[in-house]
Amino acid sequence: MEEATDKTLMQTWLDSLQSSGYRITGARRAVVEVMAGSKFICNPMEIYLQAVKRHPGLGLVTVYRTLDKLEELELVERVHLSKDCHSYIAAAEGHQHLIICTRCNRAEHFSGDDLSPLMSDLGTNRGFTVEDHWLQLFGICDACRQAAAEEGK
Amino acid sequence: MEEATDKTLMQTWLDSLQSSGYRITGARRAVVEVMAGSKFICNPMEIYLQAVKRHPGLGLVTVYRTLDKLEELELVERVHLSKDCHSYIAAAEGHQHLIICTRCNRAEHFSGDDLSPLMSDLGTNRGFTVEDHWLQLFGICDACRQAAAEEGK
DNA sequence: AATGATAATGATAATCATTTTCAATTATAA
DNA sequence: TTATAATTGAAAATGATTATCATTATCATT
Repeated sequence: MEEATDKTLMQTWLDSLQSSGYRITGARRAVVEVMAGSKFICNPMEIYLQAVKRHPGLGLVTVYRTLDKLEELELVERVHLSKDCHSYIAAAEGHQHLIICTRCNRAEHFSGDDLSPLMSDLGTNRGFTVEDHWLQLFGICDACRQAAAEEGK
Repeated sequence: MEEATDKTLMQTWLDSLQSSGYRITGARRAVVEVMAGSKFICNPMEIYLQAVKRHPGLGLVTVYRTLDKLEELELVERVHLSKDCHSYIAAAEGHQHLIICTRCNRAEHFSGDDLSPLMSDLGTNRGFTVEDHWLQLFGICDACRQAAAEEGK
């Protein structure tokens, strides 16, 4: 579940926080490092458990507060699952969709810009003026499929 | 926000509850009547406020419990919005998608069976085996568009 | 219609994730 | 280095949901 940290993305996020008037603190660094480096969706407690290793003394409350700011700056986005609706992932540029592995929670963005006309049509047929659409795919990622195949042998 | 009750659907739900071994009570009747008759997504408190008119003395707790059973029987389904993830709507037959009016919360189902191959492709391109997809459209319904046009005059 | 086993109810208390409060600490500009 | 204002973490508060439990109501059986 550990990921190599993407230094560049992390620095981008810190710059974004700073240029919005927020201060850079150890606590925020730790949360940013976890979120910018993760390919997996994670909830506040999971983020806290990762981040507190990097910044001992970190409080769960600060994780919530930092997530609020990162969400406000559109650096992270909330992910909705059928049960848990309080997980987060690094946001994508512009309007993208998510595909989520139901085994390991890995998530990847993909753009479906070509879907917009189709979505408009689907709405128009029902008398709706479509303003937005929300699409998520669920499945098994490569790594999990291979792991399952190994076990099956 | 009030709707004429669809007697037939309501009876279907009551039959379904009964044939699953659940008893038919006044409290359940009231919740079923509200949910089976509503074209709008609604959360437990909204359901309670409607249902308590039909069954005075109804407790909010019973609304939660009844919703659990209706969800278990796939008669209602949970609706996820960006903020509120605890609203419900009468379920559709089979795999369908929702289009939701962002003004009045009216929701309609539509089938997008023809979308499945597209979804699979989108996933395969990223090394995922797609098992399921979620699609929701957001927009303005006919009624709200006309109401807005009236006001604009 | 009456009975009785037991499912269901509603009031209350408990739980748990999230928010708020607040005094102490820390980042940043001057 | 200093001033100041944002940030922090601990603790308390909040609010939605769930569990408990004595009472009530349903419904198959009589």
